[in-house]
Amino acid sequence: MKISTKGTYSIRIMAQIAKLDEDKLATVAYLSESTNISEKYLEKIISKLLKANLLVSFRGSSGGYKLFKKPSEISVKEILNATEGNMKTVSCIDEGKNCDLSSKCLTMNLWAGLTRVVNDYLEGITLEDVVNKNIKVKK
Amino acid sequence: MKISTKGTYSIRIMAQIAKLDEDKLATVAYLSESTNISEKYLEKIISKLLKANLLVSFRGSSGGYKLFKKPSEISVKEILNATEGNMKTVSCIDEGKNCDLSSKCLTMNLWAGLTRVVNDYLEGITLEDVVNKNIKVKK
DNA sequence: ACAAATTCCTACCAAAATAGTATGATTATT
DNA sequence: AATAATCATACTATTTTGGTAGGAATTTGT
Repeated sequence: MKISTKGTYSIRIMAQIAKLDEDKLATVAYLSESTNISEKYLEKIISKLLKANLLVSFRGSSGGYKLFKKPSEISVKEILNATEGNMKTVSCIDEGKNCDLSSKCLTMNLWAGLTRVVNDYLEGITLEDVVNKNIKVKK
Repeated sequence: MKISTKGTYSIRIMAQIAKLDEDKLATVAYLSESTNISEKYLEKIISKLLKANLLVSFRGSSGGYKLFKKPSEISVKEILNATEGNMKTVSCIDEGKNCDLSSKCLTMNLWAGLTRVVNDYLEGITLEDVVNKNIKVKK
């Protein structure tokens, strides 16, 4: 059960943009160099972040990207939802499509509970926390 | 970030065996019918459960499988570890192989924390809980 | 001794998801 | 008009996942 590189990249990209002054735009070239992700792959990830209204873009010369909201208002969960999909831990609990067997199913609550735990965690961490290295991991 | 079917199957299989009387052996044929997983695929999953000392096997006619420990002593985490791998949420925090950038890395603690949350949850649930439908999901 | 019922082993194959690249059109600035 | 940027579409390669096939090895029961 892994987060894909697209997911981890998306956090890195967002963090990199968040570190910039608010009035500066980040270009693909800049992001590619600073995050070590190829320009082309970056574009693809960024297009998802745009569609999810996490970034705003400005076209043309001297264009680029900036955050749509403040880092403190963007949760890690939102970012991952945009790039990884819905973050359900099994597909059979997607979108209320309870399978026919749900009454007999012994494992449904296990996966629902796991999904809950994951989403609660990711929802509680903001992009600001990431940039400020403000995440504690209990030992 | 999904649990693979191999992982979900492994829980189903273990639960099915746990429901049997302790002195009865479960055969592949029986498990295949009761869980609706093909015999061949079952064998493959079971071989992992055997290697992880979660099941014991008896060969030859009237052979089969039974649990190595009591359901109350088997955590869901153990089962998934056997079939899904180590349940780290990103590969770069595997086995202490901290990447070179770990001092600068903004996201390491995010993933370490997520991994922690997932593993704590799975460790706290036993096969007995699954069989008894004893898992509550808070609303 | 032999047939039957079972697990075990190795290799193979197919499909899906993931990761990444290529080309070029469009837009805005200078 | 040149330049610097995003945007759109399509393609390809790699890895992971899911699943199958065939037969060897082992034990039981007759």
